[in-house]
Amino acid sequence: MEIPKTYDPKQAEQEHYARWEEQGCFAPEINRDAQAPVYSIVIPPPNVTGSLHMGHALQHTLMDVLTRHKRMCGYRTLWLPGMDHAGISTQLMVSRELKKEGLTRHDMGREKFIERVWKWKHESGGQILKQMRREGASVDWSRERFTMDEGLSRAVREVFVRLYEEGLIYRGDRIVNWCPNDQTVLSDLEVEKTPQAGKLYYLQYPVKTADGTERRVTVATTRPETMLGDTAVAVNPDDERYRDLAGALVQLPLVKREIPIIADEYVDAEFGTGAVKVTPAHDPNDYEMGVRHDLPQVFVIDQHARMTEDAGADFFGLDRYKARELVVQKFEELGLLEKVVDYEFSISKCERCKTVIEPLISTQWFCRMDELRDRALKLMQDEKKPGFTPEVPYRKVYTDWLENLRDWTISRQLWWGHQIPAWYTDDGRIFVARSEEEARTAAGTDELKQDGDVLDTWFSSALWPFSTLGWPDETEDLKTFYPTSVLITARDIIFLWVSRMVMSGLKFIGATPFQDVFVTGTVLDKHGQRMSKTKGNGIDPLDVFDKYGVDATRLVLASIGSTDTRWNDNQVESYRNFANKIWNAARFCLMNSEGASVNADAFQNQDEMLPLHDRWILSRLNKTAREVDKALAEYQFHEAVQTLYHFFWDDFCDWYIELTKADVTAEESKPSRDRARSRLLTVLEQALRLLHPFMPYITEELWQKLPGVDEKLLHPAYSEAQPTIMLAAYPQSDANLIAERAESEMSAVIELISRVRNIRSELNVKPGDRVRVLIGCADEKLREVFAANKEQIARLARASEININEHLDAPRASARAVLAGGAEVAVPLEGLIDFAQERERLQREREKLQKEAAKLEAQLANPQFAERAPVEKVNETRERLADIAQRTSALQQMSEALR
RNA sequence: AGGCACGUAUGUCAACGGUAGACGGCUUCCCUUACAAGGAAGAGGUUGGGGGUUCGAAUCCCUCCGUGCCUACCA
Repeated sequence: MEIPKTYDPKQAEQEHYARWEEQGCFAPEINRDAQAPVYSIVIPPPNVTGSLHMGHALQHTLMDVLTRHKRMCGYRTLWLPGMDHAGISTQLMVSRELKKEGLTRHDMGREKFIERVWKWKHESGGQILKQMRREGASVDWSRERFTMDEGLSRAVREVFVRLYEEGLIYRGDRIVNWCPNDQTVLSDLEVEKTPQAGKLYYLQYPVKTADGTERRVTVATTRPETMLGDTAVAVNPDDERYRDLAGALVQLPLVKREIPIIADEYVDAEFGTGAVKVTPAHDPNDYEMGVRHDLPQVFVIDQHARMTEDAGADFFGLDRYKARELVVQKFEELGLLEKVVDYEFSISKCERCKTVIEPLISTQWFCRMDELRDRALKLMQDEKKPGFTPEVPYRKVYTDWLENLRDWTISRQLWWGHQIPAWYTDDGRIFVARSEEEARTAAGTDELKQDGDVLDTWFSSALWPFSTLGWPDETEDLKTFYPTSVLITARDIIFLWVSRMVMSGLKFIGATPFQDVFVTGTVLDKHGQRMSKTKGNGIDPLDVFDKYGVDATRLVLASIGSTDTRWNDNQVESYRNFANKIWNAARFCLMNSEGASVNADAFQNQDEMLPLHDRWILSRLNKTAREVDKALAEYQFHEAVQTLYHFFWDDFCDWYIELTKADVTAEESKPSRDRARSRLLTVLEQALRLLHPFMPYITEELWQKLPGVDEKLLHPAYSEAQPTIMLAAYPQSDANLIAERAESEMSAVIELISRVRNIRSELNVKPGDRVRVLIGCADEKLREVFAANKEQIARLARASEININEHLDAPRASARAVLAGGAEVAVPLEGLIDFAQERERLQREREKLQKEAAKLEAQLANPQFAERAPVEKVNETRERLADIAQRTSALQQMSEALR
């Protein structure tokens, strides 16, 4: 079999995915075990407008690792893909296209515009789904969903109607965040605050005093133009300076209106002048104050952020910023502008288009959150669900936010989205219904007009874990896969999405939508900056795939897990090298596979005991399986990757292959050779399975090449499927094969070889030169171990002969070393030894040991250590000290032998 | 303004109260017949500073310095 020397990821990434998909490997139906446990994940639906970025790649990798792992463990596994209709983004995207054609959506009309959006979606939406295939994501495409699908839309209407009927959804006038550019309301979560250098204007309002004396009250504001809509001036009730003014009136300049001075706790006496202008129609806090004091609302700014007629003839039609200049100018002319100071404050902008938000009062639909919130909080309190990883800080972040939750503005003045299922009669009655027909019946008339607004995109996202499974119908899928096992997501949507899914899941299904929530870290650029389109510092996962391969990239992403990490190509390179190592290890096994095959019995049917290296690798393999299982159960992806990396590279490649090489590469076909070959192949095959969830492509590519792989290796749940590693049984740790004794014996052999190599390297012995190795060892068992592995030790240490005795008996001109446990080793090197130098080398080693011994002695000398530390710890310390003492004295003797 | 994290080898990160490690980089030697994307050996850390709790602290507490993030907003 001819296999190239270097692994070419592109070639392996070409065919397997399509084959897996065709054979239905991703769908839960592939599992024929009716009793199989269930594992399910719904993808956080990416925006239909989006394309793949590192954050997605990170999430998808983690979801795929978990899904593939559970699938190989025999679970009925579903990872459900899909997309979000992304109301504002998508509407903006299509509007921009129209603009190029000189059109606006209003020119087209609602129906035509929506048709156009669907057309755009079919033609160029969902790039990200194609890219996901490249990632190797094992999602069930047969269950792909879109939030605007008919089924999901039905769920949205159902939820809306039920919440409305219970009085949790209501329509009302409130102050909201208005985007003058997108012409829609936004929730608090869709608004971003950015710091801004601005000005604070001090305006004077004349007070109408009883005795006619002149007095002014100064208010400070960042938005002078809103003064045209002032309906009060507020002061703190405890503020001595204004005590006598409570209840007085002020004459609002520029506007012929008298407004009261009111007292309200909200006002901070320390800030500015301690007096605040109150504009209930254009500021959220003022709005609240207005409600408390029953103040009139004067609307002076309209939906396009221009001044209204009520702002007065001088201002009518002016842009808000123009109006600001003019107000300031007029105050100055009137001598009422006290001062203007530089002032830095935060300004609210539309998350999408970055336009400055205008708080406006308008009629919107709202959802009361108290009841929904309380259920979610109770679930967390009683059952600690969902379980967050990392628990700190996310559990607290989640509960704190829920505790301070306010009503949710759910309507949006957009066309693209779920139109609100509310119909109006000409005389102003409202009918909320699941369909227009239902509304007509209820209204007793056909003359109905549907509410023109759509729902916040997150309204449908909140239903995702059950709407995708067929709710409100009681489908088989819903029964089987809800609640899902885990949600993997980025931290910025814990509020927008995670909490809302929990609330709606509890309300409508009566169970948490997911058992666990894993919150990923953020992939930063090399300067620690967030990757973003505007900064242009993003790294395209597809470029990384092209350069280093998907599997290597997945290992890096899995290692990132929940930590914020600066992206570094070096890491990918290192895992690319690992992939190449796997490739070449397999290549070696295959080049020496004649007469052998992967065979579950390769290590069995032996009358005599297995050789040490075989018992050792089985032990290592089973420990690795155990540790990987544990790490994945705890979402410690990094841990799992490290464990696999070191098992494969250190244990399997560096030692097992080398230890078996002589047997495996024997020219002549004989049972011992073929047995060794089969064992090697069998261990490799198990290792590939362990690696598969992390590195799906290379493992499949190699697995298919191994002799003896067939349907027998598949997990019983998939016995009827075509052989593929992704349906092979994930190796389960067998406690009987974990052999601590074999591991410690092997450690001694490895240490011996390493010490000899160390001596060779430090004394510049040529790699080709053979040396004699003399061993002195008082421990009979250990002598037997060395003796049994003599040939391998000789080969790996490049020794011409190995002499093992109870006591070390070496020529004076030898380099020496002491092993853990007290065995001594000497390498006679006549002519190469500088005695003084050699003594120094031993001396250095002794100093190192003594330093450590001093620490341990101090510890033991402390009576409280023996008293309070656990017994095992104390014993362990004693043993370590004894070992060091033994080695130190051996080194001492060695030094003396050199005199 | 409050809240929460983080600071470990030159870089990116582990270590979760019990001997501070990995990968990359660096130095020396080797193209040894799976792999130079490799092999062997090595250098490099008073865990940001200071204090405390503990038999024992990178880990827990306090404080200072530095860096991020989140929430709320002060007109």
